[in-house]
Formats: sequence, C-alpha cells, structure tokens
Amino acid sequence: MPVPKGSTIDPERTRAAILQVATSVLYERGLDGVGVAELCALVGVSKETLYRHFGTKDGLVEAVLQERGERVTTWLTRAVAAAGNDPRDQLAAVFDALRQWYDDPVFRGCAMLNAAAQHHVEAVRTITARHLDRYLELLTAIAERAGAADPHLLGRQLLILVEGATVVAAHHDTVGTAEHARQAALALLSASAPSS
Amino acid sequence: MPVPKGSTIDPERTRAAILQVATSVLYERGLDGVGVAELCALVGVSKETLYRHFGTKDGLVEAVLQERGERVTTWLTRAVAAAGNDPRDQLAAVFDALRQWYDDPVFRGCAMLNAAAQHHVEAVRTITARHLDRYLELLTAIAERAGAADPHLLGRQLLILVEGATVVAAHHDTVGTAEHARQAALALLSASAPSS
DNA sequence: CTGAGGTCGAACCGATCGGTACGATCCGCG
DNA sequence: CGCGGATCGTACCGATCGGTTCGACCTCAG
Repeated sequence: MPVPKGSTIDPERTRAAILQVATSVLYERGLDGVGVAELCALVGVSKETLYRHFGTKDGLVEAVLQERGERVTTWLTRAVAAAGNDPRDQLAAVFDALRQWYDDPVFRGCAMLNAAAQHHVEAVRTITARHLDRYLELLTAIAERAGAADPHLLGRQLLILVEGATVVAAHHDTVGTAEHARQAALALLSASAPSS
Repeated sequence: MPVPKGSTIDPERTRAAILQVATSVLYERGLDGVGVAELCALVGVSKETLYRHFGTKDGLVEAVLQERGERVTTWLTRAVAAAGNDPRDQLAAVFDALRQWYDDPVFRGCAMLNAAAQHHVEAVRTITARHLDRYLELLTAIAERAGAADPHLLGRQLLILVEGATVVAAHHDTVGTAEHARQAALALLSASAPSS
C-alpha cells in the first residue's frame, strides 16, 4: 500500500523526516546500533524511499552529521551573540550552553567524534575535522575580541577545553563538568588578556 | 594439524599473544573493523583457542581494554615519578608523555573512549569510567602537591585538558596540541596555586 | 607409556545486515 | 482523465559475522 491515503507527496518533507529520526536514533544507539530496516520502520518509510534519497547508509550518515554540525554551530553562535559584547560573557555563554546540552538525558557526547570513532571512513573524518574548525573559529574570534596576547593559541586551548569537557561529561558521571571547564576557560582568558 | 611441531603448549603465552595482537588491531581498525576469524588468522591461532581463553568477542574486548588501561596508567605514573619533586615538572611531564603518544603514527585517540563510543555496553563504559578515575586521581594528586586552592577542582580541570587534547589531536590534524594543553595546564596551576 | 588437555583446521549454523527488485497504489500536474 | 513520479510492502540476495562442533594431532605431567 503506497502513499497512505491522506499524505501529500513531498520528497523534501520525506527526506527531512528521515533525517530527523535518523539523527536521534543513530546518535542514541550508535551508527551500527540500528539497521536500515528498523530505521525505515521508525520513520514510517520504505527502504526504497530511503535509498533513493540517500543512496547508501553511509550517505545517510554523512547527511545526518552534516546537518547536525550546521545546527550545532548555529546554536552556539547564537548563544554567543546573545551574550552581549563582553568577550568574557561570550565565553561564559558557550559553556552555559554546553551545560544545557550535557544535562540532556540523551546526551551521549559529540556526535561527530562518536561517528569518527566508529566509522573509519574518510568522509566522516572530514566532516568531523570541519566541525572542529568551526568551533576553533568561534573561540579564536572571542579570544581576539578579548585582546588575548596570542588569540590563535588561546583559541586552540579553549577548543581543547570544550571538547575535553564534552568527553568527560559523556563518559565520567560527574556533574558540574561544564562549570569546571567554564572556570578554567575564564582563568585562561584572564591570564592571556591584558586588562579586563 | 594441531600444535605445530616445535611449539610449546603454554596457555598463558597463547593468551598473551592473542591479547597483544588484538590490542593493536582492534585499536587501529575499530572494534567492529575486524572479525574474529581474521583476528585469529593474524595471531596464528584457531577460533576454538580464542574462544576458550576469552569466551566471547566482547570478553576479549574487555580484557584488551582492561590490560591497556593498566599499562597506560603505569606508563603515565612512571613519567610523573621520573619528573622529580616539583609538581609543575610533574604536570609538564604528563603532557610531554602525551605528545609522544600523539606523534605515534598509529595514534587514533583514546582506546577507551573510542570503544565506549562504539559498543554501548555497560561493561565497556565501566572500564572507561574507571580509567578516567585513575587519570583524575593522578592529576588531583599533583594539584594537591602544588598546594592548589581547590585541588579537587583543579584535578578535574586538568582531566578535561588531558582528554580534550587527546580528542583534538586525534581528530584535528593540528601539530602542537600537547604543547598548547601543557601551557594551559601550567597556567591553570599557576592561577590556582599560591606561590610558585 | 598413557591419559588429559591444549591446539589446529575446516566445516557448519543461524542470524543479521545492506542493498535490490517488483508489482501495486496513490498523489499532483497538465 | 491520464501520465509520471513518489511511495509502499514484501520478498529476496549475497555477504559477513559470531559462535559451535568435530576429528585429528601434539605436548606434557605422572
């Protein structure tokens, strides 16, 4: 029975639906933790449809990571923008946003890093690297606005803090990890920036 | 043909050989990147032998992670001990050791974290958490010896730096990550410890 | 010498999985 | 109305994989 009676035929909508379900399920259960068949059942879509939209399970995975990466970047960028003009506030806003994420019951660490750890595929590693690049850009910009002695260095150190906090929060059942990282980040900023 | 003519029958030796090969291959190719059959071929051992020693592929994985975790802890502890009595030197020694690791051509990030990202199994997560605990213990001890205002907090922040540096080094083709993290760690130590 | 146990090689099994094929059905546009 | 394309459900295929079994053979302790 094709195209259940009342549904509109809209390839974009179908693609988006697959993407949405796949994003959460692949994240929560792992890339190999769910098969294409089950995935299709969860979305309410046939395998043929999924394969026409994404060609391959790997293609689906790449699309999922790509889209998620963009969403996360947008999310963080907005959090920074909403924090006002003080670079210290902006930096604090990053870690406040991270804390929210860590507190999410389905938090399982960074999807990009998890994926890169599972599929040793070039495409996935590329997406992950680009994702880290965007993080680095955002953090370096904050370091520059703060007048850090070496914004490039400080940016990389902040990236290490962000990723480290994410990893520790995911695998070490400690609360307050985001707060610890935030304090460390502000301390580094203070040590690297001239005045306030 | 069982037990090729000249070989001594020594279960412990066999087990160790499997463990050694499995450690490197599972690390380099991922837990699901190599099957039991190929693994046995690489070791030069039959499946029956492997299964009698480890019962299950998961059992093998757990044994591998357990053993690797202990080796890494010992390795880092010795590096710290060899650095003398100055806590700053000890902390620097940690990141120098990490740099060595990162420069290894087969470096692929922390085996525990990778494994935890792949197998959503309780046993693996437990081993990983314990591993992070040992790290934390080591770093907190340094913070205490340095007279940090809040050694517990500083220890956790250092753990974030260590894990963050490992993640960034693994997934972001940047050189000098260990050095950046080392400088950040020393800066945090300076900010948290009273005198020098 | 003998028996117990470690090991081999190879065959085998059941399950799962990614991907394909097909006929049937229904939407949207002209 | 009619056609093209999107979708469905299902069956199917080939490959892989974890794990088991079996007969043969070898080593080593007593």
